[in-house]
Amino acid sequence: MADPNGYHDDIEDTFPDGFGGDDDFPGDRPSRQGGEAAEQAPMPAAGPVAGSGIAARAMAARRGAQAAPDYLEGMNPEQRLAVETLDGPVLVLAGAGTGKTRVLTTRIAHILATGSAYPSQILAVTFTNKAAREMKVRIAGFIGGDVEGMAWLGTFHSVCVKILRRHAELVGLKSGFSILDTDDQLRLIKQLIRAEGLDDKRWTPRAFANMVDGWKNRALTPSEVSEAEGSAFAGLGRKLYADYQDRLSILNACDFGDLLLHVITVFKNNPDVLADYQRRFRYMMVDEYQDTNIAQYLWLRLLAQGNQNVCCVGDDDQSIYGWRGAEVDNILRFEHDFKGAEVIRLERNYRSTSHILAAASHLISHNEGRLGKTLFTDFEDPEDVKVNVASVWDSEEEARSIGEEIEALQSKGHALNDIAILVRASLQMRAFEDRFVTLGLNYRVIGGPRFYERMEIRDALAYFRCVVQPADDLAFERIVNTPKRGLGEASLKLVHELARTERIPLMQAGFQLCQTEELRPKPRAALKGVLDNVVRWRGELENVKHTELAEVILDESGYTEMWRNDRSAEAPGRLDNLKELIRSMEEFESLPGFLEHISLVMDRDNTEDNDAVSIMTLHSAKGLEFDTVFLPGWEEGLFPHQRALDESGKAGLEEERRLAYVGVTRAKKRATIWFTSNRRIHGQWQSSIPSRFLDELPADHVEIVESQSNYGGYGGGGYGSSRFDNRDPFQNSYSTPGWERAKKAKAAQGAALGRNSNSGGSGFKSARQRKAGPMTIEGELVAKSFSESPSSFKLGERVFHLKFGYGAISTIEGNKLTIEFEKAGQKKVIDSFVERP
DNA sequence: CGTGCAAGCCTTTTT
DNA sequence: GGCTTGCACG
Repeated sequence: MADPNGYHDDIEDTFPDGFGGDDDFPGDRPSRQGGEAAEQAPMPAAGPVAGSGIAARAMAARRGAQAAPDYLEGMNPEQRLAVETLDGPVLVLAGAGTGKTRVLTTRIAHILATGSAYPSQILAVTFTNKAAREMKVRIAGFIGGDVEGMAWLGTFHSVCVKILRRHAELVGLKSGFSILDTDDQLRLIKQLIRAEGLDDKRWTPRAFANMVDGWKNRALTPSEVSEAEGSAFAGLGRKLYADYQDRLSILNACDFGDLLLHVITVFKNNPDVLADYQRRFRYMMVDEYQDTNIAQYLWLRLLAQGNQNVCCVGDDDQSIYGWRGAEVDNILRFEHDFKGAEVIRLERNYRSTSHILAAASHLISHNEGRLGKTLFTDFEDPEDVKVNVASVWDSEEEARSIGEEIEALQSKGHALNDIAILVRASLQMRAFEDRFVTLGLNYRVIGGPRFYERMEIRDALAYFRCVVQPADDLAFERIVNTPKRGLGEASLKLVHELARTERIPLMQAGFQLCQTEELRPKPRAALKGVLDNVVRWRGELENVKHTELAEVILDESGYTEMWRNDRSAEAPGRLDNLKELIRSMEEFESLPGFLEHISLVMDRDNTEDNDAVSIMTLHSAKGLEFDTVFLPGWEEGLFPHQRALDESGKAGLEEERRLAYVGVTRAKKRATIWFTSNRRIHGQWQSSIPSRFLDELPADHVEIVESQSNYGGYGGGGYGSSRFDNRDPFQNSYSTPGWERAKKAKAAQGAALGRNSNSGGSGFKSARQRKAGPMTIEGELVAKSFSESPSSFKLGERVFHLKFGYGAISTIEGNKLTIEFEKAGQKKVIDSFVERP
């Protein structure tokens, strides 16, 4: 960025538009003074020069002259190849736990150490902020703490914002454009849909947003959307898309998809701009390449067409974002589009025990269409722990049992930080949270309800946005009547109409309206009051420290007071959150800088470093590792998720399987998979069938265990070890083939432990043998959800319930019975919990 | 114009 | 089950 130091002149020729000093535009974090000196360090003589000459020779000379530098120490040959093959396209197929991040960061260190490029000439993109952060930390470890010079290390989106802020005018925006989050986006779309006279129930904003997202993921502008696709959405798809883009441009705003799309447009229409970036980025790296969508691929290809020094690292087996437009095919296309690409496979796993690795490998081998890697490890666990599979009665017991196991680990001296619970869907998290709260077990939810998505935070931010961005209509709409100022629909409609006919921002329209008699005196005064405030605050932007100004804004607007007067239970928490918001602003230079940050990083840095169990989704677990991993909820319909199966069929199933693979491979030493027989979904109890993925685990590396906890909750606990016999009356709820399979397997394993051995044979083995055909069989099973099968009980029938005793059925809804119990009174129960006396 | 209650839908995953 | 949304009422 600002390159005030010596080498600046050397590269001036290479970057004619003066990349060196023009970085101070609004919104770009201006806070990097003094980070430049380090950039010079590796380059005592001339700066890097385009082409292969001097730098390459210098590099070769240096490499030949001395032994391998420390940072290459301990790398295996493949890793080393991936690090040292700097020139030309490189594709690194890196299996789980094979040191992918290490290769990437070491590669950057290598580029810097060999003087092949300055930090500012390296483009390194990741998908998540977390990954970017981690990379920065690790590079800092190599180059001595200063990564500020790595200006182009970040997520695709943050890199794009940086580029787009410079060239906004080339796509009809102004540099200070705002970035809409999903919430704003949906509200805007809703307005458009209604403006077309469509019913927003039938044609939901979300559906439209998804459709537009899909187009943007494929880098399609409204005019490029095909006739067929564009006529989706009541025939108005393409028109609405065009209207939407038009509105965004009036608002001087982008959505997430635009960040990439606009940059691609800039590159395509302005070869000179593209050429500058092609020269600037001497080396390009992409992490999690299997997750790139078409737009990202095009973006990368445009940039890489220059010097072809592009290195992509990915694992087709960990592609889990297909639903969001990721194209695994990008990996296959790589060799095709980048001729002469070096393909390097990393197959030595440094993370997991051989049992865990074998289980994961066997599972993923059920997928077709893989590039195919064979992971191996030398790591034999001295404790020889197999992957455990445990079954429990319901999700509450699941949480209880896992809680107990964690406490047991804790008492054996394991750190909670080394333990994670990885769920398929976030709705599973609550059970664990509830349980851990009662246990007093420290936990942290990663990717849970986001701080910046809380109502009070979004309101506060909307105030700030109004101050910073006079054209931010969506922010204005949000705060104009919050707290209540007596500005209702009727008054605001006038403002809207004026804004639309004049094509001016709402706030401007508001001012104009205040100067007329259009509004009655009361609302007019209220409106004028807000607007005057906003203008006054805007005037203070330059004079007052941003954190103070923020406080002033929340104070004078009456927003804090609103919550102080609120007697609800959440109010104090919300006030705390507002304080926290102000506090987190301190790290930033200015209000605009802060807003930029949070529009890209919707997550607060989780800096709490206390010991806690991590609870997160499988998706957000990618890239992480833990000693012990709990994988609850392996049931058909939940995992694999029904929706994935419905919407994407076999491809969806394979993606789910990859998700399972990701989950298992997060574990270093211990992995326990859980499934329940009953799960409550949307308040409905449903019987569940063990996931087909359980059958795809290799029997030799898996151990079926029984949960150590009681089956409390229903019968009051204490069934003891003979619980299976007790359940025989409920045979109907278990007699699904899915359960039989698991039960058989359990029996087979349990026999050795002296447990019930009612039926011999190994369910696991036979399941694997019919590998060719099980999909359809199980597919039917899934379809036959238990909630739909009517109860076999009849109205008025006398039944027995373990906990409530005898009673008569008064109503039947599906499998839900209302029973008038003789002693316990009226209760709603699931039919499988009662039996005929 | 604000409040209170019934209705419906759902979040699978993220920048 | 819980949350947001829509509608009816004061």
